[in-house]
Amino acid sequence: MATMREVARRAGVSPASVSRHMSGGKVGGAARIDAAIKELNYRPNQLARGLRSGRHSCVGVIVPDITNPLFAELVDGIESVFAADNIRVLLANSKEDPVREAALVADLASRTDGLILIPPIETDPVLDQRALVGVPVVLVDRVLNTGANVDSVVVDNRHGAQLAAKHLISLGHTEIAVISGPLSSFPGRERHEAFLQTLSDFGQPARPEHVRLSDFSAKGGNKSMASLLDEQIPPTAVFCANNLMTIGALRLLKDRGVVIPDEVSIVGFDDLDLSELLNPPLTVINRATFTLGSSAADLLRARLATPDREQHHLTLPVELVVRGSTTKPARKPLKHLNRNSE
Amino acid sequence: MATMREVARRAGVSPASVSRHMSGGKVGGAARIDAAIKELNYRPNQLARGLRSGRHSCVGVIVPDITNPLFAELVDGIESVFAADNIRVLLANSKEDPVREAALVADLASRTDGLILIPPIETDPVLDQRALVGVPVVLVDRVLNTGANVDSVVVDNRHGAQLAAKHLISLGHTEIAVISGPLSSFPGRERHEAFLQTLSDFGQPARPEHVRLSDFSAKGGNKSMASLLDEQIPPTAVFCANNLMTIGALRLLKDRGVVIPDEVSIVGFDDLDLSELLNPPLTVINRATFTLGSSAADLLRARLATPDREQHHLTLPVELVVRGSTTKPARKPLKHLNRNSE
DNA sequence: GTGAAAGCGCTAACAA
DNA sequence: TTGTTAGCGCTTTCAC
Repeated sequence: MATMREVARRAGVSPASVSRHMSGGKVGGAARIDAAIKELNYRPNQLARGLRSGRHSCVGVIVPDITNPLFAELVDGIESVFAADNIRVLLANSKEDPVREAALVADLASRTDGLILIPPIETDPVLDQRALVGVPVVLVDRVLNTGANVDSVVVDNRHGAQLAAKHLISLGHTEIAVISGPLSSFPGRERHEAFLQTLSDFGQPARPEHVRLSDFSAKGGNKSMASLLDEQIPPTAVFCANNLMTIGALRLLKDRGVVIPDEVSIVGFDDLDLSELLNPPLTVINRATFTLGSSAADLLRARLATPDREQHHLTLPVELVVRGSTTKPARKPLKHLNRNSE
Repeated sequence: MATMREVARRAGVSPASVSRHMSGGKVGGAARIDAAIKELNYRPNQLARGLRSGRHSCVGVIVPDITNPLFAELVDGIESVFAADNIRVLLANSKEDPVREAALVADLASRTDGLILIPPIETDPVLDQRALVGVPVVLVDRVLNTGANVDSVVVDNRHGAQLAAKHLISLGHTEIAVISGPLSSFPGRERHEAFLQTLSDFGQPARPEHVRLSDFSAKGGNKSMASLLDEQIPPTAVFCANNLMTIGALRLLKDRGVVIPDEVSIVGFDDLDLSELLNPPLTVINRATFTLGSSAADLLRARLATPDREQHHLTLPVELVVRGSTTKPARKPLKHLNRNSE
């Protein structure tokens, strides 16, 4: 790789002039410098440039699972914002492991100008440590009031759960179940509490045996749905608190030959990729995932520009998208669904 | 941020000792150094470290579309391999734009130790330029024999197309259509040619009006399928040469109320995320996408270790996964599908 | 406007 | 083993 010195010598100017020219300054031998750059195929060493200027021109993004389409879209939103500034995205995968995440945070903190974190499901203590001193952080799907340089973006989980509950109640369901995520996670807790609260508010508190605490995974959704169907009184409607659990639940229903929505109505939280191709298409609580990402990026960008600005916590709206997976309940609770007790 | 000097002073040793200690060397005051590191919350400046050692500890990955689950899984494979070496992944999105890709390549080339490129659909001249002199590159889904430091991984596109064709023929279809990707792309060309060739080899060359050249997009697949149905003799089976076009085609069939597989059999190339939840589940040519990514990463890793090793070009296998979207053709070509001519 | 010179934080020779 | 020294390639004062 050619260095700036070589370019300077070839163009008959000083390295300083080349540097000035490259950062948009006015210099004399501009044409000759450009020529030299081209001839030598010169590209500035970002390491040196960064070391000198104190900027990495790079932000870190840690997701729990790259292959979750939700996170992919989030990353898309983030990347799009920073691409405009010529700031790159360092993407890392915590694989839902808090320990791994902690290591990644530590590593990325010294390679980037700031971090956008989508925390894994289990609570991790990283952020409370001094690991992040001085590194701007934006949290997605989680809020944290400690640390002056930690902003956050979440969606209105409570409202989403409320919409789901109201929708099912308004259809006339009385046997409504919920497959919740872990209460240790912010979205898990919020959706769980708000859903149950809403049912109570409408005078239809959920039966304890219709409440499942799961883990936001497809497998978890699958098992939870199985055990719900095996209840004495199976639910006529189920709210699945995230996309993966919804997928798991749908798989189980398909395996058991349960007809949606005739036998069981389903509302998911977060849209599925091919949602509208499913049979029936899925009723979901939807959020603007790309916007969630771009908002996080905007927050980080703003803090990069103004490190000592006050904390910002954004809450983005959600909406109910009614499609084919919800309908009125059948006359009575469908006892026959309980295959095991036949 | 604390620097190594400060750590050294606090631990009562020289910076060199701290450096040695941090890279696993044996030193005396290890305990005191560790203590100082902790107290000062020291983290080495990767910029300085990289500048000095000449390594970025970072590879660049450019994908055409992050939100395509295929690429997400690919990135997962890549990230997993490099994570083991503590090498990070800089992810950029070319958004299918060759010009944008060229700019990204130039930028990433000066920020990373090597690049993994998934070229956009349209052919781009970037790689033939001197832009990449000295930067190791691994191409996915495309081969290029120029440039000694350019390796590649592809899947056996021809064999995949062949499997699809044979499958449909063996079911008894005689009116077989294909929605191909652009012939300017390697996978587009390979799949297209092999599919048509196989039909011919079995004495059933495709009708010209049953061949569509599209663009690997959902919209393209949608339009192509629409025009196929509008043909005088609509096909009884269609091969969609990639995942997005398959999605588009499925949408159209659903919109028009065409029953799969009774009225039209569908084979896709590359599995869809919720493929098995679709009704019917989709018959596809599948490849090990994660492995595709990890193989690309392995190639890059190997070249990073041995820059002057010879070029390697891998071809990974594909398989036919028969699910519910293909069956025997109805007695005759289904004229009634042609809604427009009714 | 231009060049000389210092130095960002680290690592790798070299000496001790 | 340890410390001293030089310098990776760039930007940015500072004089001119």
